[in-house]
Amino acid sequence: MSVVTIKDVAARAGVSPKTVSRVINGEAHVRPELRDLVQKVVAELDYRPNAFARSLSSSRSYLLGLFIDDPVSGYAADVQHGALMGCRARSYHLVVEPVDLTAPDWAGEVRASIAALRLDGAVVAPPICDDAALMAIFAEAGLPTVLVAPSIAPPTSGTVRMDDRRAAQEMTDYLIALGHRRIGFVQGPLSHSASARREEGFRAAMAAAGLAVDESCVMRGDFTSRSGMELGEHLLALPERPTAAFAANDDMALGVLITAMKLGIAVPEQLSVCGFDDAPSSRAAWPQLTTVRQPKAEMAMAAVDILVDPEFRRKAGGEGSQLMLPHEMVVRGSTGPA
Amino acid sequence: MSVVTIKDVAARAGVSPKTVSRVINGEAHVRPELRDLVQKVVAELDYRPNAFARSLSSSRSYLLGLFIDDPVSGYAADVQHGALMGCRARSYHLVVEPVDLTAPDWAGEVRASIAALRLDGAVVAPPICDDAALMAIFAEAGLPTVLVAPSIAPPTSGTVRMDDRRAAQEMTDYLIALGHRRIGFVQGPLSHSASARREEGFRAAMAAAGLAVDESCVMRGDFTSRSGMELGEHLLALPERPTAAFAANDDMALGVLITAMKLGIAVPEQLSVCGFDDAPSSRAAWPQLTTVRQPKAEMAMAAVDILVDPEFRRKAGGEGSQLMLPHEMVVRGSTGPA
DNA sequence: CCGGAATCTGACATCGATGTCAAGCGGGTT
DNA sequence: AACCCGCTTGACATCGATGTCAGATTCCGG
Repeated sequence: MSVVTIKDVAARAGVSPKTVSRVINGEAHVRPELRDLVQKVVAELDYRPNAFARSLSSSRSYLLGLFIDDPVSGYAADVQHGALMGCRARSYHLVVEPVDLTAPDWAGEVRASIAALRLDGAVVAPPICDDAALMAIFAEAGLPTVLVAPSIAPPTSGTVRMDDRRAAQEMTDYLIALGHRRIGFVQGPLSHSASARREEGFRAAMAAAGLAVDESCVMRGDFTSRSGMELGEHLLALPERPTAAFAANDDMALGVLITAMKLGIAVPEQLSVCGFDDAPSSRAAWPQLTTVRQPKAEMAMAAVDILVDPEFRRKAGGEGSQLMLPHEMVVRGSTGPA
Repeated sequence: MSVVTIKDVAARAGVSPKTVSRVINGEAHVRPELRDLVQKVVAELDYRPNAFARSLSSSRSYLLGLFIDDPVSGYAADVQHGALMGCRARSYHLVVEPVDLTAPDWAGEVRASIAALRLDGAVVAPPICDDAALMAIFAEAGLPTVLVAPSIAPPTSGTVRMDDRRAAQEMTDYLIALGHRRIGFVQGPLSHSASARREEGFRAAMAAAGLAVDESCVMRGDFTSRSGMELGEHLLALPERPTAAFAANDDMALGVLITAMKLGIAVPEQLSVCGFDDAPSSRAAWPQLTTVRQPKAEMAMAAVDILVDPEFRRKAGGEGSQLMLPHEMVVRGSTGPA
């Protein structure tokens, strides 16, 4: 028997296992001297409660699931990182479950995970947090769920988001303040509703400044840098070339940047470019991209808090907590005066 | 009681729980009719064994740990993806544990995870798979461990790697075949031993072709794109400019690419550039980077197989399995004839 | 037709924790 | 003095599966 059990601790401290359990879980009603004694013995023996036994008897698993579409994307990595930090801070563990909505039996696999692991909660990342069928599975299983940056907010789940609209508005205000009047906008795919909100913000800022949006300067991409490059070619070939381009995500902004470079258009002297997300690639480019930092890790961490910490949840607004986290403009080299 | 237990199944099938357990775990010595009957009932009731109860009594956790330094990097994401796929295929689950070797009590946290979760095995990603102290913790805990792409191979662990040296050699051969004679090489940091092997391969290929390596064309970077840019400036300012640059990773290659673009040097017409890793960014650039695909996901998946599947392990060479997986050259737009 | 081996099957203990509940104890009330 | 109450503490059952072991059944050769 190499592992230390609660009985060992109890025996050595001269108390019952139950008392040790009380100390471990920070329950009330233990005399301070006993508490200290037990804690000392726990430290001495380097005792670690067996999570399985604990889960079995308490029907809490101390496990959260992170449900994610494409665990390879940089976005997912940030979300996961935040969730991990949140779990660690609260002695929970994180089980990552990839969900491929195009796989034949994805629903069965999700159900299997939930049932086998008795998860205490689920953090769901975009874009699958917008899938109704998936949400139905969680609801049916009675699994507390928090969505990260969803486009819609089902009443059964908590959500943690940022204000895409306002962020885009701020970015546009910034471009206008730099003296730009003719600003191109590269939209994201229709399926991605946050990108629609970014466009709203752009248009709102333009309107507020009394500037007309030239619709020939607004084009739809698909979030890839390739689409940014192609649209950039159109944009920069326009008879009246815009002096700034705002893309709904960083990859597309990068595409525009590359095209500008190929065409010999100096950034930011002749063209300002900005993106959205603060993806890692926005820093690898030259000049580095001005963008909006999306608090991905922070959102995931808050999601964990909502799931795990009743008090936090109460503060955040009860069961269907709707939390909005602040974003941040990141001004780097790709934008300058008109 | 909404969840189905093994007793429910047993009752409905008219057998003992133990027999159900036998069927579930595919043990021998169950009459075929009974087996079929039980399986039918399991399907009907949609019974899922409780992983905790199972772990508690069998002292297997059906859980693997993925120990990783920086869960945000693209490299980590690929490794994780592979591990996840491997686990899924074998009905294991994956717990991701970030390890920050600079944190004050990282060792304690690792120990806590191992003890609490009773992990069945550990997959360790670079660069922390080269940390002796960490490996010692695993050894001490008796935890079967497989390292992904380590630079050294401790006898107590399995390893899954690729042949960095040979891959670099092939890439260099390719450049030589394109007619390049003067080739710059951007080394990785000293701490990263795989990068040393890449340099060996480069030199071996040059030597085999009877070409001298001009040491002024060999410089050391730190794997960031910024260092690639800076070294690129030196490289391209050389009196006798090389016609090709080979960087030990993609980010640095990207830096060289950007510098070339800034200096108005056409790629690949005037300069061929190639990297190593097939990082996501290698595709976002323009022209897209010629590189070596490192089978990151495959390595992780094989690591899981080694841990979980005794048969696979036997085939791969027993306890200290040393598996070498094939790489692949990815020729894209950044390389061309000299 | 018998003995022994091989094959099935289930009763029961067990894994390591927590939930329940009741008993012990001291202090304040009437 | 009797009583009630709240704080402490531990005995015991329990969570849901698997390990052990022994009893029951079948199979086979002699």
